[in-house]
Amino acid sequence: MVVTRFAPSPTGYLHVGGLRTALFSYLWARRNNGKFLLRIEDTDLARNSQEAADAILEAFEWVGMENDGEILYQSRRFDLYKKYVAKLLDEGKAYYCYMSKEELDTLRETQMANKQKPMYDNRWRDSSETPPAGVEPVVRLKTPLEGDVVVDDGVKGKVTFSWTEIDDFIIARSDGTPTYNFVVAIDDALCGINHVIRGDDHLSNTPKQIAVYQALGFEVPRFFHVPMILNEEGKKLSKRDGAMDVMDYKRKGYLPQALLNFLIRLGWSNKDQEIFTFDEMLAMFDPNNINKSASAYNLEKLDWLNSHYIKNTPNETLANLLEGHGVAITGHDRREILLDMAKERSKTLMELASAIKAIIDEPLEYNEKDMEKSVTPETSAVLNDFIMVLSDGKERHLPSEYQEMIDAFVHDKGVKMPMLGKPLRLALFGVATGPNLADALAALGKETVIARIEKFLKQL
RNA sequence: GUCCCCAUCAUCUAGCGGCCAAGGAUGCCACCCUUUCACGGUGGUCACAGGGGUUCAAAUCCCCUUGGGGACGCCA
Repeated sequence: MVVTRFAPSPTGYLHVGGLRTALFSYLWARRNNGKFLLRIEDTDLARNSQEAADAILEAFEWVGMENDGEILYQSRRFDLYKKYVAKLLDEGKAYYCYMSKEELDTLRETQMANKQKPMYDNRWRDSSETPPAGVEPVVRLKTPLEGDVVVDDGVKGKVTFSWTEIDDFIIARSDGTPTYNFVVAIDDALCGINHVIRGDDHLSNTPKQIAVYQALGFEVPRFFHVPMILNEEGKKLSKRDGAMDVMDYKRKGYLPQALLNFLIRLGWSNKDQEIFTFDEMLAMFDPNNINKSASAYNLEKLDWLNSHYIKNTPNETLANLLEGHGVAITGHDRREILLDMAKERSKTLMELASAIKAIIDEPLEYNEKDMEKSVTPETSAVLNDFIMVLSDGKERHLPSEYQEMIDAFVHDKGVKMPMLGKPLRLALFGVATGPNLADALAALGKETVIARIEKFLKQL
């Protein structure tokens, strides 16, 4: 059985890059009828917060990815980790180190100055020296002193490191709390996680974790190190690039499916396919064909995907979503007409909301440039005639009925369509561009249309 | 600095030794559709980082250079 996990540390919101690795892990587990676990890596008590953990969970809920089983909080498992530290100490596979932070800093500086890789020098590894008084020691793991480790990675292939590059790293801080590289291996092993899909910034930590697996006699899982996502300039993603928080995309009016579709195509592909339904992702995703190289994201493609999904979302669903963007639409028929015309031209729910508002809300002013270009000496007469026809007593509700009326009007009065269309749009929307007139007329209804035209006429 | 990873259009990518004078998508440009703006349709623009090998044949394999990125924490 395939068991994967996503293990964020609760120091902030859920990052889009994090969402992608979570998606990969989720898909792979589900595709294999396995399990997808969630674990909160909060061993560093000083930096974590429950709010951050909740924010991450909220993002998962929004995109609709459900984890299996209980969510594991590492901060609640300290007793367990301590037992393993004690065990390793007992077996002579780990040891106390009394070196101070200051001493360590000095050591690193010297090494850097000598063009060496900064590493702990093993001075307490087999020391018989008497420990200095008053120093709370850290616990370090004895890593192999020679030979190679190879990480057989599902995306990078076989990556070889020399053990001489891996120092005896700290597994327990002087306050007794365990560190990341230690607990990550323990929890992955204990939870039966056998496929670890994570960012490739963890690749060089992997030997350390393998050392833990080996020291504790655990089976090493299969690793998949996914390349980073870069910003639009191809540089490392940072807060300055904006919209790193998954929930920002919700706020900006993106649909979760669009975001997921966008993310899955970053670093992974299935031939030339661009659009993936969730079921297709489930059926096709395989971490073994994740790309090796980093990818820069471009929002224009996200916009394209989002507009695609908006067009294919039922109006009822859209109407509900729109309430979160300050637009309430009443009436079934009216909703259908409004949304049918507006969804074709909107890239985000925010745009959809403003497109609808632009129709529903009475214009407060008329665009000057459009007035100059579109208002002619005949305008007033044409619009008055139009009001007359609108008031002819015939019942009209459907866009098609209004279309017939417009066609007949243009024909009977012998005017060119733009002669009517441009000023009519100005009267209705305040600008000379906008949706199809028949649709707008049907959505607004006779009374509103006449009122807006009359108001417009007064200003001519 | 040391170690590790990566390298096809502006961007996401297809390609896994011959089918590639490199395909798709986004963007951009043009045209068509059209009562405007969009949508849609059609076409165009744009790439194998450089240099050496290997081979009858290389975008595909190997090496070097260059350029990116990551790790080197009592953060994760």
